[in-house]
Amino acid sequence: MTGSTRSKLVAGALASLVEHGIAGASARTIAAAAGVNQALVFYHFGTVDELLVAACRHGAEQRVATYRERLDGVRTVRELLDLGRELHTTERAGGHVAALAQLLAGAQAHPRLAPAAAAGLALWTDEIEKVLKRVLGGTPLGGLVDVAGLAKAISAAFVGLQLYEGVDVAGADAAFGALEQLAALVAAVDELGPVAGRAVRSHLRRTGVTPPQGG
Amino acid sequence: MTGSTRSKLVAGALASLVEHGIAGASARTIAAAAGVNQALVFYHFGTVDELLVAACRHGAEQRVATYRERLDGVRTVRELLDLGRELHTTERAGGHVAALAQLLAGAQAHPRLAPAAAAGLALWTDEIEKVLKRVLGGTPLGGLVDVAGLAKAISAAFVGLQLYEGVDVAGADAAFGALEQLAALVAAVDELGPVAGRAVRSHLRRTGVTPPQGG
DNA sequence: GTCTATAACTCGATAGAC
DNA sequence: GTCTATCGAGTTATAGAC
Repeated sequence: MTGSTRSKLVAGALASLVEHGIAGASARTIAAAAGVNQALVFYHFGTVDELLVAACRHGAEQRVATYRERLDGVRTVRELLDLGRELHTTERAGGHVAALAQLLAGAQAHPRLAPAAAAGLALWTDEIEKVLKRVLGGTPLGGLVDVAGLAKAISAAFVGLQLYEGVDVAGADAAFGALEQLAALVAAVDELGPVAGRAVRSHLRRTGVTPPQGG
Repeated sequence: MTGSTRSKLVAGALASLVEHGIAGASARTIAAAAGVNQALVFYHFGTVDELLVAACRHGAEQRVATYRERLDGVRTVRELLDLGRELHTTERAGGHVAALAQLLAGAQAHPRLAPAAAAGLALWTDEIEKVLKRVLGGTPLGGLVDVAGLAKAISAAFVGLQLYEGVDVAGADAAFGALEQLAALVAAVDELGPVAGRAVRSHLRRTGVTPPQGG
């Protein structure tokens, strides 16, 4: 554990969230993970919650920064799927999505954590939205689905899959595989061209689904 | 609060999970929510964890039973989407998905809760899988996507969206709306007929996605 | 089965020495 | 800025009266 005491505590908070969950992430377990004295939590951050908030923000910023270059390079849906699978595997090992999921769970009953959890999610959704806009922008799909909403749904699904994985690894893998098949399917339709796009759009009108522009 | 002490405690446990989260669901808060003495938690269930496990199982069984008749009546993707939206709204108010999400979060670091959380999720995924098999069985989509995996992904997404909603209601609504658009889109492609199905399948081969039968 | 009382422990947070 | 020591509250769980 290197760096200032503040950064040790932030790293320890993330580690403690992953290892003990939101219910077990106390000043003592965090300080133990950071290798510092327990009282320093309160000297540097005032309360445990404030430390968790700082850890959430720092963790999300660091992870998004790590992937920003890769995300900026994505040009096709297939590249996006590949990066998504890699991101899922890497972050699972690193425990960053797990920490965010724990903070999100804690925020449900603890309003002080909510803004930080929302901000941590927003960092991811904003980045995903940028990529989706670029990848889907010129295709029929971009006009048929609310891309900002889709980015939020993808983030939510990542969190849900992470929690699923904690109780059923094989099940979560199957779920992820099915989502990849589905995404590839949508991508395939997307690339069939304007004729298929018109047919789909016409069918959507008949079945009563409102495209994003229509309200 | 009616019924036996056991059932009061089970109901109190679910209420406490929703109100205080997994971190605040103690024997005392649960007993207070149930309106019974704290020591009865240990007399009837031995430990708090065992009570949470029983509550998770009972809650999931009760909710799935409530919806089974409705789910059995679903014949089209559109009906499924409508029921999904209604289910989401009703369960949000009832807090049942919220309780499952909290138990799932707790299970990440507490292996004793994991089997119960997995079983609670499995009750939902099994039911969703049955419906998906019936609705998608005769369509091209059924052959292109692993339906069992898709059912698990839908359950995971529900959990993720529930947690998202706790910190950003508008964002979660946008995410849910985008998923509905996407599902309607997939349904529309599904109903375009065998020509579109063949075109999509051929495109999927070229881009290297393996359909469920192929492995 | 239900209650009170309590043991043994952990929690957040603070005071004060250094 | 970091440490020890500690307070008061909350925690699981049990003993024993009823």
